[in-house]
Amino acid sequence: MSKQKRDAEATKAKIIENSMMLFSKNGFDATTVDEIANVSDVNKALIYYYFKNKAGLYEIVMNEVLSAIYAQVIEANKVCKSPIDELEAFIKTYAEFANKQPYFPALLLRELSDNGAHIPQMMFSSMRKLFKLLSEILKKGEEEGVFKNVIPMVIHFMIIGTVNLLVTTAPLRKKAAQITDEIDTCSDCPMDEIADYIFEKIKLMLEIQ
Amino acid sequence: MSKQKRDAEATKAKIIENSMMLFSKNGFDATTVDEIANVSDVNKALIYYYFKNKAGLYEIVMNEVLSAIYAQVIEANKVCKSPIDELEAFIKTYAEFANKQPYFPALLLRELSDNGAHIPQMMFSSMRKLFKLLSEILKKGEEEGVFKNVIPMVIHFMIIGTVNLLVTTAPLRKKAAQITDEIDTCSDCPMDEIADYIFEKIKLMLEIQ
Amino acid sequence: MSKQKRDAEATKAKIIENSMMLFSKNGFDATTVDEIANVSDVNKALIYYYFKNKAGLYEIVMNEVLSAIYAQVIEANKVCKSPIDELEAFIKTYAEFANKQPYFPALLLRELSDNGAHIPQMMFSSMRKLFKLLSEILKKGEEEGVFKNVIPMVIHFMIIGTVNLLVTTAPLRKKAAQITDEIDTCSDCPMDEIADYIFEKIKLMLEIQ
Amino acid sequence: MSKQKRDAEATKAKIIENSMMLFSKNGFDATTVDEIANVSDVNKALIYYYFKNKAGLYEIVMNEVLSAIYAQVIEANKVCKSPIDELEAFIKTYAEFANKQPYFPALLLRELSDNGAHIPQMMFSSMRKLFKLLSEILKKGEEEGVFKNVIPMVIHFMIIGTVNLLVTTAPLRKKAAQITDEIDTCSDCPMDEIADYIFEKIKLMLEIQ
DNA sequence: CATGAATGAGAGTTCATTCAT
DNA sequence: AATGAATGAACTCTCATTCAT
Repeated sequence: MSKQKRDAEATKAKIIENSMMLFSKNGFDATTVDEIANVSDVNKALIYYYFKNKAGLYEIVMNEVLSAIYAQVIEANKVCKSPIDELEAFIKTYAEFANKQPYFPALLLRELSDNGAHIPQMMFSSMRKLFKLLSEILKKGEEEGVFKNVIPMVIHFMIIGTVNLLVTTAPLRKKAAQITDEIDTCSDCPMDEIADYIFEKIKLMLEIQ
Repeated sequence: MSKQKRDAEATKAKIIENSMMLFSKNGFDATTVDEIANVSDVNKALIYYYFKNKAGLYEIVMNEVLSAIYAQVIEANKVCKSPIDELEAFIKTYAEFANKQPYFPALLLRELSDNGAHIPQMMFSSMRKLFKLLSEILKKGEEEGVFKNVIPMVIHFMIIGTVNLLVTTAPLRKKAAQITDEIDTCSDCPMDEIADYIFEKIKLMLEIQ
Repeated sequence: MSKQKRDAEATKAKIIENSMMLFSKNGFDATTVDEIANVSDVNKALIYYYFKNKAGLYEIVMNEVLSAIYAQVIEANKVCKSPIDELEAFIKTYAEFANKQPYFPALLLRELSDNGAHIPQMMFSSMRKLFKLLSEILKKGEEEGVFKNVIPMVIHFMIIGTVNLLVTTAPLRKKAAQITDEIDTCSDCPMDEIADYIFEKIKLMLEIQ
Repeated sequence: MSKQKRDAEATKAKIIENSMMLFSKNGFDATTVDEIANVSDVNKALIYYYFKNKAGLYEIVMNEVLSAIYAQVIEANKVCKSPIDELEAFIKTYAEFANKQPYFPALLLRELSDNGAHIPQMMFSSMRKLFKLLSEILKKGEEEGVFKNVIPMVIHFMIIGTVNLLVTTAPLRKKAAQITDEIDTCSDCPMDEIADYIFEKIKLMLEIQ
């Protein structure tokens, strides 16, 4: 009945959450299990008690986060009535998620840069599901004559890449803005406006009249 | 004497080149000085003799590569006559470079995900120069009334992000294509055609009639 | 209540049996309490509930096994009529036991190699009782003029050492035989024939006409 | 020119020697690399610089010791004129070696008990060479009609087993003698006399008139 | 009687870095 | 200019053991 201690699920969740934060901030290699243990206020061995090893923990973390974003995007997709609606929902939901879980974009970029060194099979499931959804939206739009000249893979990376870079570089850009205002690094734009802008641009790109 | 200097320079260059390859392939943390020494066929201590330390070597490598791309883009820019020309040259030169030095995009993405953990001041010089160039192209275009509704930072990340992701994920996408052809991951598109496509799309996006 | 006691005894016995197997197969250090718990299908903490600790469990295991062999040898000894008979029974019973509990010889050799690191007092009781029995057989034989020139300790080690080595090396010798038949490693001799042979040889050695 | 420091060969030899001592005294598992490093007065990492890992070091140690004994036995064998001479040399040289390198018998017994867990291929070379030599001696003797009814493997283990057990249990037996003199554990017999005794007994066993 | 949760201490291994020549 | 020898600090992971229920 004691609440905080000896609650396996809570402890596990705490470890996962802190891992997510640290992995995202520092990457897989630069995150130590000691660090995770300290931040999570548990003994290091407990991490190995619950998770196979560091890589296993990482995999679970990635799974968690990729599933979450997919679920959110799918949810938003349900209420849409047209491919254009769906595209808008896709972009804005993704951007919102990335912005709220600001470590996620870094994690994803890093993992993609690595050819999925740490979680090979992951890139072949959760991530692909997201791409598949966009592909279908675009295909449907093309069939309905509302989108033209679509290469889904490129459009997908255009959305994902832009959003992720904007999120991960946010602190960097803020710092740059303090030093000089020579160039506008968009350091104050709120994410929802940017998402709006991206959506408008992608629409133009898809030759919607 | 001049002989030795020549050799020293050659040795140094060899070390830098191999470092670039390894850092790009495996990231900063996962690359060991031992590895660099072995591949470069020099003694490990020599690396410390020539370079301050691992981070210093990394910085030089990044400098080298970022300077190279900037030089190449600037070079291509010189012969352009209009902002549209310049935009085309920017995109295609960048894409070509990224494609020829396929490790570079991974390096860059990783570094950006890191907030430039390993090379703070770098992100405030070479990289910004590239962005500044694009900004000016876009501003000029806007002034001439040929581009509309431009947020340079977003457009920049759209180009950079898309190209980089396409290059870094190339092996991943190839592997995926072998497993299933359910979705087209664009695994066979040559980079120059993709660059063309991106350029066309960006043009549409900038509302060029 | 008696039900539970039964179960408890059964569980304890199961733990001991599996420990014996594992300690013998892998030695004290290479056997983990987790392993014992898994194989025995009990919770690890239960082992600490029943036994003081790993060393305590080991001691009990050794006690059990050494008592068993001593009991068996003594039993066989009872029906003998002459020192020669007794010697034969000693050798054959020991060999039979070692062969049926093939992990025991490894355990014993290891423990002897260790100066009884894990069970000091054990080597000073059970094991010595066995030696004492042989000593008495040999002394009686000498007194009756049927054995000559006996140093019991050496004879004891000759029997024990030979049998134990033959048993523990059995798998090794089998493997060797598969690779080459250059030398005969006796890989197919049944233990009872070997025991016979050893007995005959020891007889000759003791100058029995 | 500086003698003690930075002399790779000396350092390596020191590590090997200390390892041999510790592995023999405590076995593979119970010996830590830290311990070896401390005793050898070197940094732990240096051990990994010279040897692949703990197992690799162990293998080299075993190789060293097995080669040494084989060399010594072969040397002694050269000057022998008859199978009986050869047998005597074999037993006495082996006993002498075991006695002078008192850790070796423990090492060997342990390794044999382990089925060569740590050095599989070793048991198939150095150790077999020794056995092969004895086999040939015995076969020759049998052909010349001087030995009768020989099973080399058993005779080999009789010699090896007895000598090894006598050496490894020496401290144990000494301690036992201090407590009680009820039974003679041969705690004061010098090894050369024991070797003599064993040789005499083995001769009888081989039915030499 | 029995268990899942949790820990502390330590083991093997790696690696950036420096020393001595 | 160049190298093999050597180190210290850290990291991943394991394991005997105990706690709380």
